[in-house]
Amino acid sequence: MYVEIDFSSEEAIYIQLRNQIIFGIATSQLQEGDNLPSVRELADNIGINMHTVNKAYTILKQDGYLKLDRRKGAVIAIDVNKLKAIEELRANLRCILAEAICKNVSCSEIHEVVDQIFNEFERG
Amino acid sequence: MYVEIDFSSEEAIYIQLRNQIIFGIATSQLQEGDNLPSVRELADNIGINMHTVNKAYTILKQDGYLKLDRRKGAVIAIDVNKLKAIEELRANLRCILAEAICKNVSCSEIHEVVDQIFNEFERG
DNA sequence: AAACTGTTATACTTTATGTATAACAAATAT
DNA sequence: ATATTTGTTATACATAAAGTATAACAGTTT
Repeated sequence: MYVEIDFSSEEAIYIQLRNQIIFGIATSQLQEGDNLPSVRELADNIGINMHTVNKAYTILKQDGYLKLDRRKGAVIAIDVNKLKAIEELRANLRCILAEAICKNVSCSEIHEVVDQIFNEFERG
Repeated sequence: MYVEIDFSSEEAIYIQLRNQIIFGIATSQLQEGDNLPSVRELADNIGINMHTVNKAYTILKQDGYLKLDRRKGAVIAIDVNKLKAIEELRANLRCILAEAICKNVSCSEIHEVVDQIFNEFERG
């Protein structure tokens, strides 16, 4: 899996990294049990500091996407808490849909975009 | 419309303020042509600095939710650019749906949440 | 023993956020 | 006319967040 960081972005590097790994999982490029590079290797690879990678990994661990093991390094391990996931989804969607509604985007148009994104992810 | 700021939140005050005004518009509590309090008045009201309110208003203006007039102050004025709105929606949804998909939330479950939120907004 | 894991600690720079005063220009109200 | 109120801009400061840079520790693997 390739990681691309936009250094001119306002989004923090560790957030970009976190999101790209989540994208990798959503598109099945990363699967349960897969190893990620070590914090030092990935930091070197991208050209950033080890602590920035470590921060991304730590957050991914807290959010239930990774397990960090001294033996195996960072391993994809999804902790599926569906109720919690749906409540987080709801909170995030509220903000985004509010903006869309202000701009007169209809409910069916939103559903359409949701389906399109879903298809993107399924194709990888 | 009431504004409630959570000072212990990690979310910047001007972002919280921006979002609450967008929520107000989405729920029709704020409508085209309505006046918002002046930057100084609202700042005093909430108990924050004038510049923080000004930053929120400036962003809302840039994003096409407000017009700022020396005569009338801050007035709700939606600049509906639907294509742009849908592309922004798509970009935002990608991140959020990726997380949901990782947690095995199904497409129909997402649609369900979308409908629920839509109904919330319509009822005000 | 050597090299590699995540992890933690410390120190520093840069940027973002929020506050505090102050002033300007245009519009409104008295 | 004068005073007040509007958004707007500028400057300065304090605090927090983000990122970098070394260094070290404790297990694991080779």
